[in-house]
Amino acid sequence: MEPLTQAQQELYDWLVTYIRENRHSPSIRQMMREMKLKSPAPVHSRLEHLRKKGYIDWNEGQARTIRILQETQGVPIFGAIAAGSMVEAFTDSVEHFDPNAINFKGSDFALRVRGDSMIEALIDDGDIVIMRKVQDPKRVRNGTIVAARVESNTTLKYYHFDAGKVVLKPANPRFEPMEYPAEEVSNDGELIGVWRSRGLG
Amino acid sequence: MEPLTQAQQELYDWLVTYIRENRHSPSIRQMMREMKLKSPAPVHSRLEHLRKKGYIDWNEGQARTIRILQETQGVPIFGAIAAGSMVEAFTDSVEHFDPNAINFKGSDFALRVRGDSMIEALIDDGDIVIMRKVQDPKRVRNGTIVAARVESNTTLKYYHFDAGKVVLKPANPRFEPMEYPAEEVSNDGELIGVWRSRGLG
DNA sequence: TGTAAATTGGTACGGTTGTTCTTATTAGTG
DNA sequence: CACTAATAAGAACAACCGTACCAATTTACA
Repeated sequence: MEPLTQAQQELYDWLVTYIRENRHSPSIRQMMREMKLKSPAPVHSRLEHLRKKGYIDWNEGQARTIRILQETQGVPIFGAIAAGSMVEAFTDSVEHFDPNAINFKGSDFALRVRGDSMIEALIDDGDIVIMRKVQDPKRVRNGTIVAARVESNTTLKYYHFDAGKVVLKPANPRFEPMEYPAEEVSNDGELIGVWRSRGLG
Repeated sequence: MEPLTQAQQELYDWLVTYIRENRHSPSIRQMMREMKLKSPAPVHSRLEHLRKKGYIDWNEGQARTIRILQETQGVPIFGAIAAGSMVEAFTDSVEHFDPNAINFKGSDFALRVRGDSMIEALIDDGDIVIMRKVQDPKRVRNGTIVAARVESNTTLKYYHFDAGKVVLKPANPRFEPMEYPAEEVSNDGELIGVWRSRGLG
């Protein structure tokens, strides 16, 4: 993707945010005020450049029809990063992490985690876990992380089933596994994703 | 939700589809043609009813700013879940985890993690870390997780700065902290989010 | 340092667009 | 059937808005 000048980048960034927040494009004079310009011409000029470089498009002559192209409204993945030793570098070719393209089903749901009993499964207090509803509780494999309900209390644990008994196992040595007759435990969902945010909404 | 008349429903259905496909609202005269009407007035009337009943809203006087309300993108958050002991249950009231609404800046980027040197920071091999470009490297606080570059090799580590030296500290006892003169290290970004997917795209 | 590209301000034109008003017709409801 | 709400057509207004043109200035870059 062709790089942007500072002025173009400034407009583009604001545009992406505005459209995401307002669900419609601003008008050129709105952008003019926002960029602290005194004429619509420079905005139009920036927009032409953004279009020529493939960042946006709009319906000629129609008000507020700017679209952000790059259908991935997500975040570019620059490559792999070493968390072991220093071996890998940024690459140019760009994969994309697109939060919007994640294949959530309509019945998926999320829970905010309280407590640290799953800390060794790398799930922290405050994380949001994405759960998928379990169709057939009998087909949940042992070792899966599930939202298990016992008497209307729900908890996030490793799931183990054996001989009519269900063991709910925390990932923290400070907590003990708990064992129940299978009929007392219902699986509300199994874990399909974890989102942790630091300094974001 | 208050029911719609046939004419209102017809317009609403078309509107939802159009906005989803075109990423912007149509103009009233567009809707007029589509509804095979010969005046903008009846469209305006239908829109007023749709707004009164809570289906849509728009910015008065501004072109093409109609928003579809009550469409829930993303995944509902049913409440908090205990990862400690079993205390909290599902709630009815629904917060929303909307991956699309996360406030990414245009300059944010992502990296796929290789290796487990950050395992104790709950960042696993294969995770995707979302990074935000560092404006002023001097204002990065010690203890922040950063993507640090040393001689075109990039690595994910805790950042510590003291007396002209930068210490890059892994979160894994099997690895040793590394120390460099500050001028040899550049901060490509600091961590703002982590996404881990299990059995998803 | 010199040249092209980008940015900016100013102004203006004309189509687009939301809105309003009036009047007439149709649909919904008891 | 009677009455109200909704729908429709037509016309018109004023603000909104994309676009174009010109000249001046700044920035990018070789």
